[in-house]
Amino acid sequence: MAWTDERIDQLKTMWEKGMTASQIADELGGVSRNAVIGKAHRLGLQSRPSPVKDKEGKAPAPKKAAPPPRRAEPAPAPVQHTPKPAAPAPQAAPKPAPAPAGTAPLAPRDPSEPVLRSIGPGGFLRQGPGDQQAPIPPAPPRRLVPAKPSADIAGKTTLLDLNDRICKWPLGHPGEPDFHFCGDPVNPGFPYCVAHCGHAYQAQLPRRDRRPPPPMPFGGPRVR
DNA sequence: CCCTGATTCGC
DNA sequence: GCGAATCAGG
Repeated sequence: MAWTDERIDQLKTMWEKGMTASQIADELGGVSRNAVIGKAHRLGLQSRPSPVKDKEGKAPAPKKAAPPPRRAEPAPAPVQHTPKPAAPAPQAAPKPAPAPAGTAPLAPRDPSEPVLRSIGPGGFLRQGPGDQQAPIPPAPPRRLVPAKPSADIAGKTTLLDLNDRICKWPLGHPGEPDFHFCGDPVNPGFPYCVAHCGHAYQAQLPRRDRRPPPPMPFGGPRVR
């Protein structure tokens, strides 16, 4: 079975809908679950909750050691028949002594220990598992006030002032503090005022009368 | 064992 | 580019 545009589309839709690869393969027919997964990845679809792969930043408690190469790899250096080293080191990190009987079963957290918690969208702290009350937002709410425009462009036509009735001819260069736009009333039907239309639109001359273009002002367009 | 998705790699 | 084989967690 070939991956026609139509079948690819079905795959995308079903995948994004949350169907499992098996279901999709079943629905499409003629392909295996693996084929569906392989295709999905090749299409760039990806990162659906996988049972085996979504761990990151969690307590690294590897049950098994580092994953060995699955395919035959160059064999490790031949092991000499040396005497086996001693048994692995004992306790790497001794646990703190258990709380003495009588203290609260739910031991309060050591304040000196930094608390790791995730940051939600917008920078808000997320509720931790043991938290009894909502964490305090990082910054107290304040009224948001528009930033004061730079004095350099006071009274000038900025990007935000542009509309279809004023001349959009740029004066200065983007990024410069006094960059602004002409702002005069437009020549009706054009984006510029009459004067700047004269710059923007030139009569088409007969080919033989064309002059080579004059050098650009200020040494030409800026290159960063 | 079943399921899942991820990954590798010969074709 | 394709997908079987394989891995690894639930």
